[in-house]
Amino acid sequence: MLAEERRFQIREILTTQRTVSASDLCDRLKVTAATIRRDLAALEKDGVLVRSHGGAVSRTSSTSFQPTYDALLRSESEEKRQIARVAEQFVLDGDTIFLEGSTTVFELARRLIHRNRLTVVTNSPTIVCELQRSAGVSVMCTGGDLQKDTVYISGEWAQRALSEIRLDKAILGVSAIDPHYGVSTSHHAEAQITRMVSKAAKTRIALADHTKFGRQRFAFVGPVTDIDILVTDSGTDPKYVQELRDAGVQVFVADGEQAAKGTNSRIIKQKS
Amino acid sequence: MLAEERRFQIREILTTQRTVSASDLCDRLKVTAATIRRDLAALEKDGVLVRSHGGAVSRTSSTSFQPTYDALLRSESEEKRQIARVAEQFVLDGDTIFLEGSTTVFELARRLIHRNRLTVVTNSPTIVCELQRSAGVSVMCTGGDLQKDTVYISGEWAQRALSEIRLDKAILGVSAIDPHYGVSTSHHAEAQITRMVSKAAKTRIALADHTKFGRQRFAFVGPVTDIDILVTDSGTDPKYVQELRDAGVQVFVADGEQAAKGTNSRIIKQKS
DNA sequence: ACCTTTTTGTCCAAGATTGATTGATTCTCC
DNA sequence: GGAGAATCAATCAATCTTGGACAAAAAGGT
Repeated sequence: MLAEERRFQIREILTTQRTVSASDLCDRLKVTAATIRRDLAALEKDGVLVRSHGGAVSRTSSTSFQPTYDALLRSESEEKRQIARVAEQFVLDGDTIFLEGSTTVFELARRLIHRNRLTVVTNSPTIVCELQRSAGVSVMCTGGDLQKDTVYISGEWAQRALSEIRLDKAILGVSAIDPHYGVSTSHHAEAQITRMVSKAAKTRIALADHTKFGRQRFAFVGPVTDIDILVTDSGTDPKYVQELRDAGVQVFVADGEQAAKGTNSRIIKQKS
Repeated sequence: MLAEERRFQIREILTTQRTVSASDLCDRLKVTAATIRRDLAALEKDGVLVRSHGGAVSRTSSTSFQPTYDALLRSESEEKRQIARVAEQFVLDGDTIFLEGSTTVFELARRLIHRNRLTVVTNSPTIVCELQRSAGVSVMCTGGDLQKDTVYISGEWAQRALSEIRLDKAILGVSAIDPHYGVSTSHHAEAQITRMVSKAAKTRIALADHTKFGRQRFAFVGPVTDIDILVTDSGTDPKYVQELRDAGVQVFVADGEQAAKGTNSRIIKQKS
């Protein structure tokens, strides 16, 4: 193996792990500790990592994403991955879609890396960074002001950009949904963006895990009937699911098996 | 076999493999190591690959999942950090600045995280993600199309955004600078963005490590006299430094000590 | 057929990488 | 705070790689 390749693999490991032990690297890369130490020294010099006794620690993001640790943690949940798995099946090659900044949607974004002929418009810098690694997905970013607490770009530039485009599908991360009150969010600016995206898209697909149901937030986005398809996880109260279906929303509940199988026959059947 | 055909095959191999060892190529193409070395040298000159001890690494991100090796290769070196350290001292609290997408500028961005009352406009999603963690820096992102090989957003949305703003300082990452030819870059879209940013800023600060000097790239950006301040590292040929100073550019050479001390007295003295 | 240019193969000294060894340093557990 | 284990930096030898020089071979032009 080339020395370059070996060092590259160390970097790859560090994008998923944050820390590695030297002995672990010896095993995985089949070289002696001396070589590993030299590699780590070189990578430290390049600013990729910081060495510590017995191994090394990744030096923040630079290469891959790495949102705030907070956001990273919240995105780790199994439910969100299952939702993303189901939602992925609605995205077809050749589509032009909008991905709204939200942790659940981010999970979906990373699943789209291997797609071809996909055009993604997003207002999330994290999603942009993630999809930068993809060769088959072309990415556009709405401009605007960065909201610090969420990972969200809004503002006048974003609005103007959105007023000029039409989308096949809008994938929206919902932060509060109540069958009667509708969809709401904490920030007025976010609500505005969501409304514009909804208007520009032929199909609106909302992703919401079970914690988002029955809640109401500061800024009203729109009634639930604005949503065409909603994907949630199996932790959601069936009462909410039924109420939404009664309102005409197609609801998909992602459980482990369904997502694992990944066949979309069932979904297509439900859709018709 | 024609040399052309052999080199084509090397490229083909690299679209599926990311790395090849020289000895492997000898076997597969039935030529001696000397020939392979010459081929690799030629392909490196063409920018197809990057040589490394014992073989070569692909530079194009043709396989769909290529963790942008290009970006990794040009990763942060000690020189870039030193340049960033010096450049940081030109950014004052309260400024409104533009940070252009480039690895050197990225190093500067991460140093600005702890600033207060700073407004940053950028076209780099990586910089947005990095500064998202900062409480005291407000961030705006120009929209537009994501350039995959560089980490750069350009296009119509970006241009329109830039036409509407005025900046105290523009921090530009320079990819090629020649005292006579001026500043140039590989992508036409990048050059356009850089020109617009330069126009919108009161002061233009360029960051360029020693590898960028004496080079000319595809798209012309502007003459060196468009630059007010240039920061480089101590590896730069003094001839270039002198020529730029003669042209009226304030040049600062970042060496280890100066950057380590971090006192800006010396710089302020030079400025006056 | 002859000369020129380019490409390829061979040889060799200089340089780079790796694994092993040594003694010093640091961590962990008691 | 101390004993034992692990890890570290520094060094050396073995091996592989590199780049330059030069000659042989191939290709191209007259």
